[in-house]
Amino acid sequence: MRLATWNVNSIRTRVDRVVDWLGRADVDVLAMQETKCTDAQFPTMPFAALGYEVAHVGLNQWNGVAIASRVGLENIEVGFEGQPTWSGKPDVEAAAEARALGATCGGVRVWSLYVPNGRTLEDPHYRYKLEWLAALRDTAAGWLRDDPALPIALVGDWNIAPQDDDVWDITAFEGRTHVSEAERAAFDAMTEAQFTDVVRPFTPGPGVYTYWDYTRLAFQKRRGMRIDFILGSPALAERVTHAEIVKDERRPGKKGSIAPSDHAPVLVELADG
DNA sequence: ATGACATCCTGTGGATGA
Repeated sequence: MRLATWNVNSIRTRVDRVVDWLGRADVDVLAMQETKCTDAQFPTMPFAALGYEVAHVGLNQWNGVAIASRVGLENIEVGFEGQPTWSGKPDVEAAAEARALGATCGGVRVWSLYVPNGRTLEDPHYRYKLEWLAALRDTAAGWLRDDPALPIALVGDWNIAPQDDDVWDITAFEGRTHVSEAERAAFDAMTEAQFTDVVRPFTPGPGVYTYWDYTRLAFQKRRGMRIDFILGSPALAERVTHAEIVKDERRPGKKGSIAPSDHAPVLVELADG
């Protein structure tokens, strides 16, 4: 099975590009983040035409996560147990955002995750990010307690660069989110809970990234960040035969073609379970 | 660089991203 994750930065803008890649890359399951649309707005038809079922949760123009699968899509779960809530405004009641979606595809429990950005170290959103990661760790650890042999893939945009080599220049990130000790500890806690990065062994750094800022010619200058990850439970990790970051999909296209997302897809191949 | 770029909205500038 070929399983991928991709922060698409608006599915309505990029759907043709995404489904084109699905076909070319022979992907069985694709987790998407930042679809930036409601469920009603999600363009399911192009996926269906290629034989993919789609599950999506999107409440408004922000966030939004989806899973497209051509190997089954069962037990769809919107949000994880204990997922922290958020409200951007004092007069709006806090609610769970569209940042987590689970489904079982071809026997693998897949979670499409869009971890909160954090904004700045002083922002309430940063506290929310850390709480979100802690809750995810606790809940995911529970899944493995219930069934240690379950193949689980926690995939998506983690908005954390776990190592200094995961950003183009660590000195440019001093005092900023994505590289703080607390965020890295939260990411490492996933590993301690037995969910390991199954892509890094196939794509060692330095200079290996999954995201490049749209501004300042970041891609051309090789100024990126490794922030999109596929974490696997032990039963998932032992089946990984190949992994890659599909940097080609971040490359600026020809004139007239659909512009790339600022993230590249991350892909793993799994042996039959 | 309160910047640049890109995406969204019952838009025409603000929120969000990292």
